[in-house]
Amino acid sequence: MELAEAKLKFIETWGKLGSEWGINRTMAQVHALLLISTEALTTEEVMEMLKISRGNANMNLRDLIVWGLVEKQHKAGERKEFFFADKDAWSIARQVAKERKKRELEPVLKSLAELSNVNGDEKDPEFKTFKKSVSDISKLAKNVDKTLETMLKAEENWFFGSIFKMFK
Amino acid sequence: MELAEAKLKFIETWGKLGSEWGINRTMAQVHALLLISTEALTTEEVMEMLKISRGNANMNLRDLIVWGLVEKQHKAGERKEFFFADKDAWSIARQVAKERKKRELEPVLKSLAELSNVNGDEKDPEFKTFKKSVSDISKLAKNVDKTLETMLKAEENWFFGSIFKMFK
DNA sequence: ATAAACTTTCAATAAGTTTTGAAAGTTTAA
DNA sequence: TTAAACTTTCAAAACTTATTGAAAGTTTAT
Repeated sequence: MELAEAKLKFIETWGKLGSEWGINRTMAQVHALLLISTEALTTEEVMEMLKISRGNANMNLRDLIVWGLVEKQHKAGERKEFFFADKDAWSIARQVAKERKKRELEPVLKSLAELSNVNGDEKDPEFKTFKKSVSDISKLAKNVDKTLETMLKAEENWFFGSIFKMFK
Repeated sequence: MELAEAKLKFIETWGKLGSEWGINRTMAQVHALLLISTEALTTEEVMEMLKISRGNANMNLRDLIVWGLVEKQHKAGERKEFFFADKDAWSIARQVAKERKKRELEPVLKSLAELSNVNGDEKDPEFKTFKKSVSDISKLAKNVDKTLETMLKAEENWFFGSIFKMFK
């Protein structure tokens, strides 16, 4: 496969993965484009390469900055803004984990905590089933949260190592 | 909070989490409803409790069965089908991981493998950046895959344990 | 102060996804 | 075999989310 074709396919693959995981397809594609660009790109270049409108390009670039995956760059003597993606896979994984933990996991933990304060008759099987489900899911969610917390703190990428062997 | 209110809130929370992670909101709500039901429910009961149509209830119940999260049950002397959810949090997590690994991670690994066979000039910086991005992401994805593989094989729930402490 | 270069916003529209409900299909009991 | 009980299908409609593009806003150079 030639480079130009491979680039298109990479952008497509990354976009598809994003949309399957609840991330805007175009945002993932813009990210992919920047990931494989040696140079920082302008809004204009992103628009042209992905065939998207100015508004769309601008909005997704801003979102990528909020997610901590892309940075603005200024070039000497240039009026335009340039956008550049962090290329380190481990750092990308951490940023995404951090953002989704904050946006999604934490609110769920909060709800589950409230739900475990439910009042009811301990002898009622409906009540017992409810409490058990909520408590089991809470435990799992808390452990996911703690693991992510540890992952976020780790400077080193244990995932590139062989920690998974420990699970036998 | 009273049981009835808590149940509604649980269904809502689970549905929201599902939709944020690319899972049909209603499917997640049907799952939540069955998770907190002591008894297996009929299509009719699901329709009524979630205020959804027959077609919608039927389709989401079937999908939950495909995902391995819900089973059909037959009751002696009853003509209707009853649906019952596996209540074990660890088993739910494993089923979801298994299904998404198969549907999403594996196709991405396949694409990445193809992309690493790209032809080009080793001296071209564009080519080098591309190869490095693809190769780094491949490594990460393979490790995620291996870790999931191990998780799926594990009968025991290492997540309920304290494995996360190992990451320091 | 002006105007050109550039970025951001947002209402309208398009695209994508989910839901409905009635009709078709299937199973069971008599 | 019939018909009632139940399940499945699927085209149309409703709903949700993403995209466009022109107008408004901002910055910079002169």
